[in-house]
Amino acid sequence: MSGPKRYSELKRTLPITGKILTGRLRMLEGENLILRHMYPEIPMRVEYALTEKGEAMRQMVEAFERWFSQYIDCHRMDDA
Amino acid sequence: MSGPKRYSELKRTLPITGKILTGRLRMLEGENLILRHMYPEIPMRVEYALTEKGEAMRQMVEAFERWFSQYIDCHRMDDA
DNA sequence: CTGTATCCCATCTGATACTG
DNA sequence: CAGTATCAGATGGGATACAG
Repeated sequence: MSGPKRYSELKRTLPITGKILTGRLRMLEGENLILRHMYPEIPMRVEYALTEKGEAMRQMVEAFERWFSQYIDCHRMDDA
Repeated sequence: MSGPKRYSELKRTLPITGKILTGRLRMLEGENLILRHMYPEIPMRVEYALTEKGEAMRQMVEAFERWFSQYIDCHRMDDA
């Protein structure tokens, strides 16, 4: 939600393998939540950006973040 | 989110089997999102109600419902 | 009524190697 | 860099039968 992201940046940031990441990106693309932009440079560059439909999820995400920060203690994820 | 629910009511309402429903209820209970109340009547009655932590998810759910009704056409779920 | 136990198949996921 | 191919293990889910 903080702007377009490159494949490699997502891969570095997220705790999933390349195969899973690619699968998720394809799903999100299929649901029209993100758009894939390929730049035929060398080396190749691919960026993923939210569509309007994806951007519209921001309110949901923010509501989740409020709930999360209030009820989930990151230093003690084991407790409920 | 519309009040306590009996096991049988959830089972009738939701498109999942009893095994899965029980599993989900146990997970939610483990995360302290719902509370299980058993009434030792005959026949037995069990109700599940949201905790405060669960109730606090209401804003998230409402944000989701707004997003959903705006971007997802239930009569054409196949399109993205 | 509210579950549990068992069997079985589909899907998800990770690790690894490879490609344009 | 941005993936794809392949294999194997883990997990999810349904159907059915049974139990307190």
